[in-house]
Amino acid sequence: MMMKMLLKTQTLNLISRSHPQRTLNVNHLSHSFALFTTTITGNTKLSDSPDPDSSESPDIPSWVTNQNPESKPSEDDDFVIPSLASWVENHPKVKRFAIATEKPQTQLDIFTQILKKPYSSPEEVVDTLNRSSLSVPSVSVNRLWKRFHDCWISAYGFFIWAKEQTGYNHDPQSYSFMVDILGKARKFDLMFDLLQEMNQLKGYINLYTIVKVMRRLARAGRFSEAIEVFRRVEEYGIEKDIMALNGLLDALIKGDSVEHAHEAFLEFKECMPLNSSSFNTLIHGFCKARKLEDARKILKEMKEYGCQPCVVSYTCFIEAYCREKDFDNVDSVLDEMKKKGCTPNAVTYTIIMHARGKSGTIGKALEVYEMMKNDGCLPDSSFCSSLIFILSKGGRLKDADEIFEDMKKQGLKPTVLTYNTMISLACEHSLEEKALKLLQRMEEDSCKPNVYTYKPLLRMCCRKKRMKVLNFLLSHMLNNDVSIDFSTYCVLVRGLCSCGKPEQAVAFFEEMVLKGMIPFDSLRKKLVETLEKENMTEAVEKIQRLMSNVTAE
DNA sequence: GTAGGGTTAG
Repeated sequence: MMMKMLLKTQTLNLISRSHPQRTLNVNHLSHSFALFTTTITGNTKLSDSPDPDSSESPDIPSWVTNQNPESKPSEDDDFVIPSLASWVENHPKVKRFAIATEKPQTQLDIFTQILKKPYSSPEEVVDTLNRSSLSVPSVSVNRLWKRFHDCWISAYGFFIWAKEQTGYNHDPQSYSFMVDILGKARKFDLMFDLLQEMNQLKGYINLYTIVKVMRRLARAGRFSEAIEVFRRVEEYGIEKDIMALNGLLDALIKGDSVEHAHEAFLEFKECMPLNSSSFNTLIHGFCKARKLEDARKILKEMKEYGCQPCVVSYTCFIEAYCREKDFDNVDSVLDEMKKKGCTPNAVTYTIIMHARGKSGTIGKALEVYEMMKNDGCLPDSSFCSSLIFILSKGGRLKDADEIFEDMKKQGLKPTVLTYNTMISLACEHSLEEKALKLLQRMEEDSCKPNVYTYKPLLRMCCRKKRMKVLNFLLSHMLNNDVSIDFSTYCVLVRGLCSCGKPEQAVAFFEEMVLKGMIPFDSLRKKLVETLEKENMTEAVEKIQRLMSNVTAE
């Protein structure tokens, strides 16, 4: 009862203190405070409530509520839910995707089909392309880099082949993409060769290229080499300035070595004037590594140097305390900030609200939102995504939906993170129609999906045995230049094993191995067990051959 | 790209 009263008061406060413009309308969010109180008592059920728009969208099936009990899973489970299958088939967008995958029509499709095949070396790709009598596609090269960013053999083979074609030269952006692809695949010798080649072309290397190189090296744990690139940065025609140093520090910290970042800082700090980013980057690094004493030392040094600590500096400390669930110290930092006239911003509040929500106290999380409004700080899209996430994790799907719908009204554009949050939550609760409609809205909003958009959808399709939708999603991914990553392959292989599609599971497993990914042993076991159960001896042998090649390398 | 991203089902 006490809790109810508290929440009631809190909700009313949230409503009365809301900003007139661009703030979330919490009143609208919950219709009334009733929702907040009913959820706390557990009376609000998660349900795929009838969508108010559904009557206006005849092309969206009512297959959640309108399932035909007689439509038992057939041999071809593409038609488990006939209305869904027909929606997917007849949807104009799906038709377009289907055409794109069945009959290659554009140059991009033709190249994609060729490059998708497994190759053992870039030379093999070059040979294949040489025999094809194709010419370099005029406009889609950038999309090819995106599609094959984690498939260095295909990308590099195409790169070499295209370079050899008369009348074609790669632009600096293509070189930069290729450098990054090689770095990601840890083909550092090739990456450095290409960097040399760019250097000879004059004007092809910019700071962005160098930062990418340092970042890839640092990610691979090659910290000294990353520092060496910075040391010799002028040989690449790049100024050894504070921008470059900050890039190095950030790369080393993203590669999880604040120690190397600190070493580099000590080595180069006398060579150029520092700025607050240099200090903040180091503070962040030490906070991330849970070395708060070191972070405090940098803060002190920052002041002595004449740089005023700012909202970013303090937010790093707040994040560190949030990670420890030390909310007393979070409050102390907030007080200190306010005393110094440094106003917390949406990032600061997002971090605190998220941490409060994750530690299971939604009431406290909403108090943060209230505090934020009192301080005159406006929520942004990332803040809303976090709020949606926190509310949904607490079982308040309807409130989360309201926040999502309110964003646009408040002039906030949902980002890919917002959509991913919404889609993944819909998928978790098996709200299939809702999840697919969100994907559709994303397209209408021109919001580019990423691999995290598709992963929960694909998982849900496997769980619910929606093969037609699965294929639709795979085409959709391809069309949006989103390639399947390691963990998504795992989801697909595991999911397809579980839903009685061993052939497809084998195909994806093979594809991931040929892309150079090394699957977990548990995944291989699951696949082999499934195949043995189905007496698919040849497939088992194929998997074993595939894996013996991997371990032999 | 100075700080906010909620992986992997069983």
